[in-house]
Amino acid sequence: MPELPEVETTRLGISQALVGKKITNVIVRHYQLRFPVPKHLKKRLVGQVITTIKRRGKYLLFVLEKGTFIIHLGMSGSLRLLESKLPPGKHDHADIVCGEVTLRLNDPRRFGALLYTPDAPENHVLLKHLGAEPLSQQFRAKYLYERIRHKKTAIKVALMDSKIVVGVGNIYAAEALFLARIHPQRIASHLTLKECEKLMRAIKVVLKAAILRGGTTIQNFSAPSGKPGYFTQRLQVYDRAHQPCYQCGKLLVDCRLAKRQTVFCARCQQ
DNA sequence: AAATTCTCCTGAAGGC
DNA sequence: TGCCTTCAGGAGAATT
Repeated sequence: MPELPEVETTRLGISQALVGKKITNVIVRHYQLRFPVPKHLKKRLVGQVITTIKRRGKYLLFVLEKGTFIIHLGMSGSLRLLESKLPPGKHDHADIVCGEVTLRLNDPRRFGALLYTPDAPENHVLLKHLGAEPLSQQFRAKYLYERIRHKKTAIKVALMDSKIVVGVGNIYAAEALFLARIHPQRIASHLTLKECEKLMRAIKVVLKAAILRGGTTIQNFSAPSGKPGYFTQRLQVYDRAHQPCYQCGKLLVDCRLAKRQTVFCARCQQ
């Protein structure tokens, strides 16, 4: 399931091959994704050179000479570069052909999206109200504190609200809260500035670590070099309900927050 | 206005 | 073995 690290890894992986290339064909096999694929997508894209590929939250932004092609991978989407012709398989919903190279979207659950905007992407209705990029300078303790100080929801729910901070899904919200030793059910507005500082740092650490690992999610990620005690050796809590906490040994517990499974250590997280 | 629930979809897992 | 049910999840839309 692509979260921000997976999307960033994808971006890095495809940029080299695609930036500067001209889109020569667009094949859409399934128009019914999260949002209907624009009928005129092909017409908008073909003939245009990909100037650069950026990311905003979990959106991939293909900046063209005119307008921007937007891809969201939903939760089961993936992009693959094909160097030669290959017959489409199941769930291969679209191809973006750039001469010899083809970018192919596979998305079994079809929660992804293919969009085009003629305007600046930051003005697009889906991007306009997004909160801070977690790895940016803008995302600092004061920002987080100000944005949640009136929130009555659980801190984990607030973290997953893209109007506050983008790219933090269920996995990394749980991991960051564990690293910051903050209980996921704490009321967001009750966090102190100091706790926001810890949480902000923890979010950056878990996301950066995952990007370094190439965006692995479910698999363990082995520790690269890093600040001692900060780099997680593997996912500490996500999907580990009823297993022992790696830090203290107590069995991890889980609850539902906004219908999402939330695993945490009742001893380590207060 | 903010908080909560619903919704899209398929595949995996569990129950019998 | 096989069928049925449940669940997972990103995030906008709908509802409370």
